[in-house]
Amino acid sequence: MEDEFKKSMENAAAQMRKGVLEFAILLVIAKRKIYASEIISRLKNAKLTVVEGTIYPLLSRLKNSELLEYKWEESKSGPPRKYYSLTAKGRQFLKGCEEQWKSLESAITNLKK
Amino acid sequence: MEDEFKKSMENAAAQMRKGVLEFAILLVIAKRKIYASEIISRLKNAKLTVVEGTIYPLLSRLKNSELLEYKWEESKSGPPRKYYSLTAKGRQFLKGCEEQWKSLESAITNLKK
DNA sequence: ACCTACTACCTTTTTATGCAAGGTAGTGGC
DNA sequence: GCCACTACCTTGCATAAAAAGGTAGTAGGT
Repeated sequence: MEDEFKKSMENAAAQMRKGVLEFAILLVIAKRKIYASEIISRLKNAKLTVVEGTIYPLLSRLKNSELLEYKWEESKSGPPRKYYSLTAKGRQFLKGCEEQWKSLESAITNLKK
Repeated sequence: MEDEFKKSMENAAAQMRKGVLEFAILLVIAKRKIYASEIISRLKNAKLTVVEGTIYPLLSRLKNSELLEYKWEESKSGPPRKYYSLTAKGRQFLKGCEEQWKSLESAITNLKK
């Protein structure tokens, strides 16, 4: 199994992850208010690696679209944190994502048979 | 439901589709040899819209990575067609994609609960 | 009081790639 | 000989993920 193959494989995997990144982040935030670094480790646990350079611009985008809002909160140990939560619009958006996800799952299922 | 919201929603949907595009194309080709225009309509039926400007470069890339090969065949009505099929490497790659897909599905399931 | 370590935030630059639009060419019907 | 149709392919633009580097608040040790 040469290098090129592994590279392509890793790339394809990355592509798939990218596609659901936004959805995944919204899912995490939907459960409870949470700050960026925490989201990163939460997603890492779920085998969805995200790095800082990806998540900060993405959170800003979502906030600008008014899907998210945040509140600064102090930490017992370290600098203050931006806790994100969904707006009403965000919850609606998340619903849309869930539908899209279902539709994608069934599309793939159909293509297999 | 303003315009911006719809735009974001459509964008998120597009992102998800993108992520599985390569996988979907390989799935289609795996079933039988097929040519580009046919792939497009097959995917359209499965609610995965792809356009020419997307698929041709992608097929070339896959071919350069030796995951695909093709054979010219004449058509009864119209110009000749490039029929694509998977190489051995391509079949292996597809297996990898299927695993990745499963892992993504379970990641999302986990994030929900 | 200062240095180091740690956490958390954010920005800049590069690179990949999907898509819109436009272009070429073979076939067949009128 | 022209038009319509199918099929191939390329160019240029816009988006967005990721790598790398930067700022700043807190805490603990000496």
